[in-house]
Amino acid sequence: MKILVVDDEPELLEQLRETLTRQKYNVDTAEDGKSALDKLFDTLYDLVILDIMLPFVDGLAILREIRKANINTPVLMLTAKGTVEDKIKGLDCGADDYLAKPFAIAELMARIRSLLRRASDHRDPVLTISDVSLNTKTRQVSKKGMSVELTPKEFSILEFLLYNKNRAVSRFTLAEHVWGDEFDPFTMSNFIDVHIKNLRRKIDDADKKIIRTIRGIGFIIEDGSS
Amino acid sequence: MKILVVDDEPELLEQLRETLTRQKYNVDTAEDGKSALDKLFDTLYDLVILDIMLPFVDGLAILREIRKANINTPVLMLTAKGTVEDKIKGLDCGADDYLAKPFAIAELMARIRSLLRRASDHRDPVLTISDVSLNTKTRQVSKKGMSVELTPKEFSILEFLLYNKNRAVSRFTLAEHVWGDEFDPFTMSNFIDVHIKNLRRKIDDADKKIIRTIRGIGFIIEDGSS
DNA sequence: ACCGACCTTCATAAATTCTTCATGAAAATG
DNA sequence: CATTTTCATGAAGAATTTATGAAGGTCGGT
Repeated sequence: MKILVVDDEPELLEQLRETLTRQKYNVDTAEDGKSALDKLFDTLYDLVILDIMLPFVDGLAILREIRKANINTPVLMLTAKGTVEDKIKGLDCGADDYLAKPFAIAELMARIRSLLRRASDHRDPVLTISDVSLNTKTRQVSKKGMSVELTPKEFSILEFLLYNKNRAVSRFTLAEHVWGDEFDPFTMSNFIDVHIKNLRRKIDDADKKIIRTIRGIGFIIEDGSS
Repeated sequence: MKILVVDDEPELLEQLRETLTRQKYNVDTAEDGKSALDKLFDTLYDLVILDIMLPFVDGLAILREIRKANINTPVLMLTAKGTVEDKIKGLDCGADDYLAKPFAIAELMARIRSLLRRASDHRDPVLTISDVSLNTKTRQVSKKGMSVELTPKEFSILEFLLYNKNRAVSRFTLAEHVWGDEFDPFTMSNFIDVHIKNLRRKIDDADKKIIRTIRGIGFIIEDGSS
């Protein structure tokens, strides 16, 4: 689950990043409206936490902008005070929830879970390809009915590839989603390939590859036809 | 057993929390309608104690809201006076019992027990995994037929893991359910691991682990297959 | 006030996972 | 076919996460 946090207070931002990361969310942050918009247009997030008070481009403007662009990611607004006006404006512009500052972190977390659940409630938690299945809720992976143990990174990679079944996924996109902000796009390292190798050892057959390499691009998981 | 108490009088709230906690219930509290609804949508409670008089969103509105959302948790209404009108309204909206303020704590406790009994009558009170069984009613735990003494926290942890058999439970979720409101999401402490260790010492075999660690996530209790 | 059971914190050990690196194989290039 | 680029892989050290023993703190009961 990928979350973008937009706020201009560095301490709060850091605090949120830490808490969210500890709960295994992939966290990106932005301190101003411009970079927030950049990231929102560039990446598919599952949730955005958006402060209404921002320098230059304020939260409402961002909200309007992304809704206009048909980005329907759930948005949780942070309002400086619990002014009714702000709340109404926010919900009018397409926010899904709001929370007045200052707030208890526990409450924010509850809201986040609630929003994410609402969004993913209708989704099947089980992703499948050939004889391999992955349950996003229980974090169980099995091959031919036998349970397979994946490490956290392996799990995230497989989940993302399955989520994009029949679509080629570049190493860069993969890294962005699995590693989030802490991914250094300039690294020459091949750690992704190493993880793919380890994943393959665990879920690939000898004869038929489940994860196929697309030379020059990245990887893909395809089912039968196509 | 997890109970949510919703009331806007802090003293009463504190008193109830204390009494209920002493009776080994896990207690959450809310002082207003909004946070009550948040918690109800976010967590599965076994019982809700709901004051009818609340600021902003009143008790009846909450009741209607959660029933509409198909949350069938038993609700015990607290009415300011024993007005027949309130009582009828409450029961109409789907309350399971009501009690007029002021009331004797002992009576409230009796009603709670009765409601919980009624609700769990159809449920098997005994949770089992391999040679370990836990009786949610009598709070007794046994291994290979021999009684095992667990501390309250250990009991709650095991109970929650058994309720979520075959599902990975994150440390965070576990903490939220066992510790409820008083859990600080910022703590770096590893007290959960310590409790898990102590639990394992009491119920694990040398050869086969009952509580399995899921690295990067938390813990899981699985039965044979899966 | 003391005791004992329980809970939490802390320091450190152990285990697992992640990343880097070196190298060889495979595919494209021309 | 020689050269370049890209991918696959094993192994090692770094980093992270979990396990554990012990100490200190809290709370109710005597």
